[in-house]
Amino acid sequence: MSKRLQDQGPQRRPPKRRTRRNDSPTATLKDVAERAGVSTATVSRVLNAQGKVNRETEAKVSAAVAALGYVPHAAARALASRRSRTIGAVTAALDNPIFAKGIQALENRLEQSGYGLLVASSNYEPARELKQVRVMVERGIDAIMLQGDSHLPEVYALLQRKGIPYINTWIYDAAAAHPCCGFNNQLAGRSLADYLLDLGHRDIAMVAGITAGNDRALNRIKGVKTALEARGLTLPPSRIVERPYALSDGRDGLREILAAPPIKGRGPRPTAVIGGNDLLAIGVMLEAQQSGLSVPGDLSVAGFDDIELAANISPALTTIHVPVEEICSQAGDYLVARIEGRPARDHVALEARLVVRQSTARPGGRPGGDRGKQR
Amino acid sequence: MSKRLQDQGPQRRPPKRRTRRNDSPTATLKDVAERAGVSTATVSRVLNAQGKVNRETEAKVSAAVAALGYVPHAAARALASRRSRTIGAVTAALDNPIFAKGIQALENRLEQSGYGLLVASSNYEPARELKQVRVMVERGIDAIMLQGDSHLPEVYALLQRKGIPYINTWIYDAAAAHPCCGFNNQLAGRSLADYLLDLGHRDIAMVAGITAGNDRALNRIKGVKTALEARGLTLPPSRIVERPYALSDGRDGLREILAAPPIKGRGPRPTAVIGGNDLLAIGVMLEAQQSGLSVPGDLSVAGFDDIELAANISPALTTIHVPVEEICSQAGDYLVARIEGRPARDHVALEARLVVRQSTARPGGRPGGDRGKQR
DNA sequence: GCCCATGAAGTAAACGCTTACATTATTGAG
DNA sequence: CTCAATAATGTAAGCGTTTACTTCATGGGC
Repeated sequence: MSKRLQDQGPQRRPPKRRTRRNDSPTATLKDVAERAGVSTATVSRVLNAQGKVNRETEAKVSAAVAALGYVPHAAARALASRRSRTIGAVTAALDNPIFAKGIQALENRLEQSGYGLLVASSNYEPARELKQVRVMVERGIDAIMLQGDSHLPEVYALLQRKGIPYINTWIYDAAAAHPCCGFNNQLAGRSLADYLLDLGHRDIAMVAGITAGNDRALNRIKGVKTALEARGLTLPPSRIVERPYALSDGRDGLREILAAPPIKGRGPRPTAVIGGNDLLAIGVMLEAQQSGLSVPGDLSVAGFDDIELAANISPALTTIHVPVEEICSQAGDYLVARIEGRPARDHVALEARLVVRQSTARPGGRPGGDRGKQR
Repeated sequence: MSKRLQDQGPQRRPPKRRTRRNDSPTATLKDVAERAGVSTATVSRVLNAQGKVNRETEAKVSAAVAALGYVPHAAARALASRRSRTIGAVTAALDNPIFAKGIQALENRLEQSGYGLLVASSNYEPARELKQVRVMVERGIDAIMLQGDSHLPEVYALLQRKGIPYINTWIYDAAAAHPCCGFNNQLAGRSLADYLLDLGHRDIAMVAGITAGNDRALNRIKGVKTALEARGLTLPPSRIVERPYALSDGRDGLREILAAPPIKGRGPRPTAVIGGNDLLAIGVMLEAQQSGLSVPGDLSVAGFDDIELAANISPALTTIHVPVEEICSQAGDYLVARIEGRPARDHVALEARLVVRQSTARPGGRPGGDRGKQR
């Protein structure tokens, strides 16, 4: 018991309790234990509800906790238990409403299980994403949510070396080497293009998202191309531009497309434009309208995501509805399950379906049919 | 040195090193120290750049760190240093783009100083906010950003007892009892209403945000009322409705206002509607347009915030420009300074100014003048 | 040459909790 | 009544860092 005292090496300072940055003596587990007249182990047990403590003891402890206003120290807990009860999410951008909605959904899901959410945004830059992931790993996250599946190899290596559960969201590929939860972006692109082709469009343009390091943007384009090629058509370079994800980018993108020199054998401009996401599509639509083109009369416009604005703007935007909240909350399910050692499906497919609204019609202003709706 | 060994109480198990949930032997400071042939203190010193280590030693340590792929353990670090290098932010809602933008700005600011950002959303519910704050405090955040200044007393009490720096954002009041960074919402409301009054509007309605527990929404309304009363006008109950912050809420709000029984001495409907924020205002505008009213011909519409959409939609929305990014990044400055013991101004006023666009005009469809622009 | 300031590195005590193991009732079977 | 489970607590060893305090060189001033 006096182990420490009996060996007098170089004399030590008296164990002066260090204080927090201010001087408030934060109550510790030990204080609670003393006050309740039990050991720290017991207090810890009631706090962690292991159901191993008898009622009366538990009551005493709870009373002490309340009396002292005790708040457990997460870092200490994390250090001792090797779990931080914090999950990370690195998203491309927080200011795209669809991503914000997803983060919100994830946060809600995690809160239910008592996990905190650490966020960071990569701004679509792989190197920045790696850095963010690193920082999160240092912070001891128990698991992490990523977007898409094209990450730097270092990202995967780090996560695997540390044994940290992770999941790629917004995409689904049955054969993917990594856990994922989402939908098939290529198929979604294809079905949107097919719908426009079925309406009779033959000259379709695209204001896509930035594809560098962004598999989702890339696959949406691929899907559109595939659909066109299946009918012997193409998406020539002057009919596709890449832009970030803001409204102004969409406007700008359309301007560039309209300014391109005419293509032999085609009309002066495309009859339909697909936005890589709704923000881009709505930007395209606004630009078209403000430069005197009627939508869908002169130009059909469609997007991806189905943000709230899509259904409310006029004309309401035809788009691919993406179940973000489901994606993110299921990703949360997966991560929590993995952390807690429960089995979980690691390839989850969700449906992204076409929602036909008023921004698309047959080329030339003839009213569009209903076909293709919601498939 | 053999202190521990010489006292043989009940025999102890051999010190079997516990493993992480998986078995990867994560390198620790000690491993690095051994490999570099120095003490852990030295390693710690080079890692924390205290400039107290000689070049060669530092090089050896760095090499060892690299060789082992060493990643510091944040929880241990937090426990020992009493700082988590994590800051919390509880926002009303993440899915309002203006808030998402703010969080993004805060995150950027914090990243520069090496702090992580923990987020949570209160959904405008004070009780939920308290819970979120509690959880964050448990997680050991070093500081926290809040929105508005009407928080449950428990929130302030907890933060103060724990000595955790905090700041109220989105508001400014020179006499506030708590640190804040933002603008005067009441003045903003007043200047927007004054502008409409100057245009000649005498029957103004408002689709406000939910005011319960939300000082910002309340003060914006107050400002509008003050402006009206200064000219002997009023904002009768049937001319004001409260709604959350979605587009559909704005549409819904306008519908309710238009459905209200006529007011003696006034026209069949207001000539101008102020949205409590841009999302509401744009909802109002879309609803008006889709039900055949021209904006601003039949109805002027204005909002608050100046989200990206406001400038791009048509007609472009007259609104109060709120410098969110500045607010949040300055809030970040403040918190970081406080954490690091540096002095910081704790009442920061930023300017929210009126931006006149095309959604407002003189009542009766006469084109509005330029006056009042950007004051 | 002696002393002391200065710089560089080492020692080991916290930090506040969890948890493997030990200990001490309590209970039921035989 | 004895003994072995079983249940409820207690003990104390970590968990991986930081950091106050020490020790050990070095070198300059006198």
